[in-house]
Amino acid sequence: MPVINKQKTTKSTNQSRNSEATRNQLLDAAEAEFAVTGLIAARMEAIAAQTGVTKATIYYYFQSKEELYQAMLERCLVGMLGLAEQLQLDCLPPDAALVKLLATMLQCMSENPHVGSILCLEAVQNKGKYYPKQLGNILYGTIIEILERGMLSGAFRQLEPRHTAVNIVGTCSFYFTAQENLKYLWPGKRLLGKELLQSHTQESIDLIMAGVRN
Amino acid sequence: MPVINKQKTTKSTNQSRNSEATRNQLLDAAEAEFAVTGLIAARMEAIAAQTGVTKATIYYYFQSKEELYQAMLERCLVGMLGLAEQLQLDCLPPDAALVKLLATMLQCMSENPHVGSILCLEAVQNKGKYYPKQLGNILYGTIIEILERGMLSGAFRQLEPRHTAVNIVGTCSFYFTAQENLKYLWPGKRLLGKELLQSHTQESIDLIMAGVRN
DNA sequence: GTCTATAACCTGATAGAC
DNA sequence: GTCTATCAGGTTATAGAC
Repeated sequence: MPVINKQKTTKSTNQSRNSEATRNQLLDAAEAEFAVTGLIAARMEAIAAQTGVTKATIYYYFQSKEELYQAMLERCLVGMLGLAEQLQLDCLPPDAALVKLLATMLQCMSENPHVGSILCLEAVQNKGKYYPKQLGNILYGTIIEILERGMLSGAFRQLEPRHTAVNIVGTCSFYFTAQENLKYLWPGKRLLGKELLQSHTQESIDLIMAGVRN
Repeated sequence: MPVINKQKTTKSTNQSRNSEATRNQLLDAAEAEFAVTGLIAARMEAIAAQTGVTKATIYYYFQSKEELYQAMLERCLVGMLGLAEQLQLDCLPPDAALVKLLATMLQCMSENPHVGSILCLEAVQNKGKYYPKQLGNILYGTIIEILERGMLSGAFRQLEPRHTAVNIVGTCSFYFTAQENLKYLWPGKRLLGKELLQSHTQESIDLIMAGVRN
């Protein structure tokens, strides 16, 4: 069992070229690749090349393409979820809570445009097979809670919370997921540039808030 | 040149197994396949099998996988565009025009859920390379016109028409594109069933109309 | 028009050297 | 840990029979 020898605590540094870093770089490259192609069409060769290693190295860290995909998906969504908890939305009145959540979701999508594509591809290609429903329930649950609080307090009109939550997430993600089809609407401008991003954020929040308020 | 012999006009019927029908069946099967996998990951074998022919037959009708994809995409979007013109939205006041357009888009998406996935995959995978921008401009142009008319007449509040148009299309497509990720929100119910579809349509129209009205 | 057979290539995954 | 080399299987596309 020479494996034990490799993990001696006395020399935790210098495991050749740093195991943890390589693993993360592989997940970064996998995220970029899977976000464009989806699981089936992704090429292990491309992920390896972008990381600067060979295919065989990937299989040292992950058992299969499928496992790499699942690890990437989990890391990607766990980050998203940290948001909802950090925001402390329960302490805010429903109106302010929804504005804050919308702003955060839009910022999150703009900082990591992969996330929208990955979820979209997961739904379309894999029929949600690898989608962690628990994570989805937390995201939508947060929105639904705010909407129900708002209806009770009279701040929001009477609406069906689940359908409205879906429409809210849709509004927050479409601009980023479909950006390559939308770029013709703003010739010469960058959809993720400061100017367009700022006005899109404002317009989206205004539309949703006007849509739910009483 | 025995080819000429095969095309004699005296017997225009019975070209073995009807050329036009096979072509359309191939486009149907291609639509179903491309809508799930996208261009790269689609398998010609699968399209052939679903049509009941062999791969070689596809290459008799289409020069390449890419050409089949483009033909599928065009047929798919031209159908969408026929809608906007048939609706005669210019004759209606902006409020009624937008409601009618929303209802039509949502119905179109529910009758052919492929359309949302195909456009999404085209954006994400191919970066809009094959997306006919002309068609996109017409769809978004129609919405933008209604919004501008509404702002002038005072029916709608002051908003940025392009961003709002994008958000409207996003709202109309997300439920259908991401349905496989959303199904956990309604356990035991079919997202495309009559009940959920009807309430989703109503809620979406209400949200958007409340969002744009003055 | 549609088939069978095959060419030429690409991809996931493994074995074994270093 | 990372590499080279390789296998087995699958893919697009074409050639030629019927």
